[in-house]
Amino acid sequence: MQVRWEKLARWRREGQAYPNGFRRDALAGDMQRRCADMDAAALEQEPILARLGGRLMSRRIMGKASFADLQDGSGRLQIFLGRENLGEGLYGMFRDLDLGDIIGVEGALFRTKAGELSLRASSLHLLAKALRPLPEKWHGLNDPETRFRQRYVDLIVTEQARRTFQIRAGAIASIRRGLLDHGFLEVETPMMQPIPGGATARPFVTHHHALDMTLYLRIAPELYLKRLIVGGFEKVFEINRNFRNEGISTRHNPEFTMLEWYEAYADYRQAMDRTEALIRSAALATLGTERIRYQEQDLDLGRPFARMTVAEAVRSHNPDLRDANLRDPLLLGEKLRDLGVPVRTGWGWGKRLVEIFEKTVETQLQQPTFITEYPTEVSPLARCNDLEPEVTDRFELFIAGRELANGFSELNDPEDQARRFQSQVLAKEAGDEEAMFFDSDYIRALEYGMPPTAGVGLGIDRLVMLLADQPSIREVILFPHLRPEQP
RNA sequence: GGGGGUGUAGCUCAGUCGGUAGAGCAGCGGCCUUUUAAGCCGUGGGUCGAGGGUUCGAAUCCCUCCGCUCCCA
Repeated sequence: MQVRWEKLARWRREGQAYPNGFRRDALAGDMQRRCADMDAAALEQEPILARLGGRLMSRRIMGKASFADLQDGSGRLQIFLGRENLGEGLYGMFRDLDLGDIIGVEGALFRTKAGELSLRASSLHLLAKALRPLPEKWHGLNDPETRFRQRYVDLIVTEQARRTFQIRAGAIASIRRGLLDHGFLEVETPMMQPIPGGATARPFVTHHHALDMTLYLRIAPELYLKRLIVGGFEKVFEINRNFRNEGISTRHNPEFTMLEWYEAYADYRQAMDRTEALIRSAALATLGTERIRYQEQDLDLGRPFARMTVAEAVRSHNPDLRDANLRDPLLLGEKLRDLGVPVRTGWGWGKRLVEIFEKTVETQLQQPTFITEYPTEVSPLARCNDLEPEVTDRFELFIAGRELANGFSELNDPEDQARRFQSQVLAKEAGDEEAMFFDSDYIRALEYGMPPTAGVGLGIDRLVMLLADQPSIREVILFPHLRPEQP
């Protein structure tokens, strides 16, 4: 590194060390594509000139001539540098470059004896010095901490990382297009909320000085989006960050990206159909196929997703409960004890059943599966089933053993909603830090009348994990949360 | 919070039974005009995560702490 600083100092003495005059007129990846079918003779007959800018990634120096690999945002191209073409001065300058330097080259394309498309450099410019060495050219960067902390280095050397974030952008674009095409309006609602609502989770707390008030980073946009439904925007969606002050794991980051959409005059069944369609087209748009491979497992997003109720799922994965009464709190409590899950006071049959589901079924759901009929007890914002008010018209979608989406027919009865908030407040007073607050303005909004509506929340990061075949959420977030670096 | 793994050169990693700290890549010097993980010769580079202990002697054994990581709660 010392040597690189000395080289930079020399560049500064000799003139412009960070020139800004070089303009490129081609990209490496474009050239590869354009010349894919041209052999050596074709390139000689019809010379293609190109000016490329990019990073010097590797070099093979053979005395009076050298090969180098240039990487830009589109891909890589091999460069041939001969003393004959460049002259003594520029060739000497090339030999003085370091891996990682940002350079500009111009020349004509040709094919080498080995058939590789290459650019015969006729001139060369150093555009920016790399003062720090790149990681090892073959093994790349392996230490996960460094990869996340210095994502810029990871992106330089890890092809898979670049690909992952391209898939991410493609999936989001596909979903946005899909919703816009169906007449949805994209909106932005508050990230800082006086009452954090829309989910059961522990919020981050902050303080607004001028107003001298406590504000919470949102855990979900749900209640604001439904206020917009009341307002007459009948199809809305938002793709943005949620914040939850909870543990960090391969599936959880304190801030994560959530898609939520709401559609008036629809119910949870149509919401399931739309969920399925959006995921399918995101896979097609990014991977070109509906049959994907996730962590050694084949998943088929093309077939209609399976649908079963919570109770059905629990029965089929727990033979001992096949004929049991799944609304008997005592029986469910015994099962939980067998599973080693401590039963907290206040848990009714619904909460107990969902705990059993999470413990025994969730990770088993590899192929896409909608689970429906969530107990009302654990669904404080969902509409009760008309025939069976103990359960709600709600679903969650599981793929590869992970929850990907959650949706329901919205509860639009203000009296019922007020009662549900009330029982959440009781749970909070009993010590449940994740329980909801009572949001009286939201009740007021419902009192103006909200049409029957279906809504869905879909975890974007988890969808990207699936599409990009990544085992950890930190692989799909550019700058995942880390402890501050030690001095 | 509990358990496992791990921390050695810029990067990727070896390091045996406790006995002078190693390789490859990257760097530096030299040779080399069709290489593509180029090759060959030479060469510099270390707070072995930190602190303590055992020992004639510790990267290695013991203790404490810290970081990272995976699994579980």
